[in-house]
Amino acid sequence: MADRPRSPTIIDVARRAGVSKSVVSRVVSGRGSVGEETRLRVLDAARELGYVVNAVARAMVAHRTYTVGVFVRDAATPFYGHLLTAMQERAAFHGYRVVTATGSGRFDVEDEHRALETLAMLRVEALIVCSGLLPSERILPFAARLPTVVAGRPETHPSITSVYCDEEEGGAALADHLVGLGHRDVAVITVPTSSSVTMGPRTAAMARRLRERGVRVLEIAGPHRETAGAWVTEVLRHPAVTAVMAPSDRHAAALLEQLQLRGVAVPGQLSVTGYDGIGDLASPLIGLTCWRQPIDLVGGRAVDTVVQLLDGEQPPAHHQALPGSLVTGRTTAAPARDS
Amino acid sequence: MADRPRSPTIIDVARRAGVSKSVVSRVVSGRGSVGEETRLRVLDAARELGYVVNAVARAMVAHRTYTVGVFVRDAATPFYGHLLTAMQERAAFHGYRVVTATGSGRFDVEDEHRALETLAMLRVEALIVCSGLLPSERILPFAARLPTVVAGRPETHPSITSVYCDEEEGGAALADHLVGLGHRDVAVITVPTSSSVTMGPRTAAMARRLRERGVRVLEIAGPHRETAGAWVTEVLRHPAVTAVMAPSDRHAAALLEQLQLRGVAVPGQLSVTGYDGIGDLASPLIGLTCWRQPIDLVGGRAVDTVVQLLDGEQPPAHHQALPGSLVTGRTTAAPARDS
DNA sequence: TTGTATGCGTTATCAC
DNA sequence: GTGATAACGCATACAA
Repeated sequence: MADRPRSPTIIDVARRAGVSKSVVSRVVSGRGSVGEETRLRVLDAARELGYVVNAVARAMVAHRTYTVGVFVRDAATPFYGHLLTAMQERAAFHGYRVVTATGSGRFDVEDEHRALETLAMLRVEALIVCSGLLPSERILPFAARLPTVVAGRPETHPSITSVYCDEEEGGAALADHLVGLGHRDVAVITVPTSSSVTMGPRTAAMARRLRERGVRVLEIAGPHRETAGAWVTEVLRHPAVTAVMAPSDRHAAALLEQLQLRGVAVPGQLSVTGYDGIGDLASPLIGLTCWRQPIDLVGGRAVDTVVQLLDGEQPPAHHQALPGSLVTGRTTAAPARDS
Repeated sequence: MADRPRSPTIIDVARRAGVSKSVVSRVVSGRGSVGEETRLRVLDAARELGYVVNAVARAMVAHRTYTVGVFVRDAATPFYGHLLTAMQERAAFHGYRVVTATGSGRFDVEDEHRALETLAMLRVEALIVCSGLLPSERILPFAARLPTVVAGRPETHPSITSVYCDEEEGGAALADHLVGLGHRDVAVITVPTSSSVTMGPRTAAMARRLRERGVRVLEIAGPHRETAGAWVTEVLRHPAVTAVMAPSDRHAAALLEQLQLRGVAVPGQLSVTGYDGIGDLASPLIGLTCWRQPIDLVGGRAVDTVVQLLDGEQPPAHHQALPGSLVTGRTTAAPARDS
């Protein structure tokens, strides 16, 4: 790094104001008492020098950083982007800063683990983990040393605290919706829990509920949205299928795109459901039928919980499952009679 | 805060390994030489104690934090969310961390200013500002003390460095596209530059170019997407209008939604253009005609530039305008003959 | 190769 | 109300 002038310290300010550094410290931190006259002189000196408190040095002695570390998988995903915003806002309310870390774009477990270590190095006071990828075992060692909350994914490990939206409930509700419309043959795009602890359980719940209600289920493995073309091919090979359930809104969008390409009418020939209800895909323009997660609530509650943990209080529950809601759009309808 | 056990320090590790703290310091920082045997003993002790380097204390003496402060207006917006991801990734490449700050959801200038001060307190080594709201004058005092780059918005103040996508070019290109299709009466949803330094100039450029090419322009003030209903009412009052240009993809989506509600065919009766080409709205599913900003490039280049500044190098240019591209979708077509 | 001593900017605890 | 001084955890120059 190029040499650059060091920022002024309280000592510089003290010299300029003709007082001791203790006085400056009291003035800028607002603790202790100082004469009104000297206070103004110090403030003037500070302003003239462009003094800004050094949070690093302050943290050094205070043993506090007033910082919560948030790990999000990818801020570019609407789900995590919204979560991040909700948390940042709520943390500010509690007087905490948020520092965010992400894996460096590779999305593997090692990478994400490193990101958590970075947060620990920065001496964040608590951790909020938002990633459907990282398994509980990798979170445990951090949770042992730092108040930790897992947000936005079902996490039932007994020694981890979590806030999420019940995936079983959502998957089942969407399945019920289709059954109620009269669908008897439904395809589900499934994701293994090993690649996503959110989409895995929710698609499993969809399939399970459908079967419970006597519906024939065609399971199609679809971890990646890029393979939507193949899903459609598979679905069309089974003419009895009248509806397709996607693991997320973005998966549903990819699906709709492919169906549009092949001239399959939605919901005329095929009904489609999504999951999340967040961001631009949730707009009435598309009218996607989906399960909406209360993301602002999840983010806010996660921060509240982590703050309670910091204050030594017991959170209301170890695992808080927040209620979502069904959004009925225009991509689902009763199946056509001839199918 | 509840009392909690303090994390182990190099001194704890040193005691356990039976060496001095300097040795531990050398081992964990990788600088200086230590005997292989002692090195392993130290590493063992560190692992047993769960030691993690304290970046705060390290920054204290090193006068470096290896941290770049990024201010983004709102991570929930796809544009900023993508920008954030691109920057984080590129910063990691250069060996820097990113700490993000946002206003606490209020979106006023004072709030954003406070967020920048927070970053300064944290002693970030450089600043990247991404907000269409904050005026140059509020950035200047920070830029004077810290290497600063403004990203994602046109910023031509001589003492600020910036990376952005040329708004004039994009607005003009979209206008040309419509003119080329034969439109002679076009509505432009305009935004004042005072409320957005990106959407302001770009909509102005649209209107200007249209007029230059002899098109009649209907300007409709539309800062907020929520008022899309009123835009449509206004447009429909002018039957000659055959196309509407929106200040962003999200504005265009709101517009399309309203048009759909009123049964206006797109592009049959009315052509619509957007701006950004980022995120879910850019998908072929919607097929929005828009100008695409090279957001990954902007984010990456912003970080590169800030790192060059940190290294004392001169950046390639004070203001780097990156080229965007026209995305031709299905929301624009030649105007119907009867209009 | 290893240990000792010093200082980074701040707050807290004392004296004054 | 004000000032001197001791930490905080680490890196580093220097001595051993």
